[in-house]
Amino acid sequence: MARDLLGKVLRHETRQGVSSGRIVEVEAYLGEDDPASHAHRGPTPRARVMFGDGGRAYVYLSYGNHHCMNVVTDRKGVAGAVLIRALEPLEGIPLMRQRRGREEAEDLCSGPGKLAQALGITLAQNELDLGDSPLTLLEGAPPERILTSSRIGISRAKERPFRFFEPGNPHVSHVRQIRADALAP
DNA sequence: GCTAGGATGCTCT
DNA sequence: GAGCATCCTAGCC
Repeated sequence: MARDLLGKVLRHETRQGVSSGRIVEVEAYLGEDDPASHAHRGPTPRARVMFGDGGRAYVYLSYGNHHCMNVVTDRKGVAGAVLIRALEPLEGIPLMRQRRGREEAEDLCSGPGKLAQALGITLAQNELDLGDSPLTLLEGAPPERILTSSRIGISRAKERPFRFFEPGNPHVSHVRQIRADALAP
């Protein structure tokens, strides 16, 4: 499902306006058997949404400063979510610049905390139904190629190849690490 | 160009 | 009370 999300469009309607972007980088987080997943300790209050219906948003606060947004997967009785790590900005770029306090297009949505800020996603959007709410997922142009790497910024289960991205897209985060992964055997 | 380190607050033990 | 699924800046080369 993480691969299938690449190319789709995440769109948020707020009072300030509409902003959207095409998904170019994701990471998969499994359930109780994935020590890097917030779901691995079971359905705690925070992780509860990952044990419910698929197609909803799981938003959490990271390092006290940044929000990160996931799409909950729909595997019967099994927790899981896909972290949206980077977008290619489409609609509402001036609004994104305003929210981010940055001008460069590559600095608007090239990381999970950045894109949440650019689209105005906060804990208020946690558990929203992505098919029927101001925060939606739409069809988009799928990537021609997909590369895989290990996940970024985690301390456990580092070796699992659960990160997927569109190679060459300038909005993908951690470009330096991508090169290193691409060279690895 | 790259690296190190601080900000910051929720979550779970 | 420890541990983060991060971002930004300053400082150095």
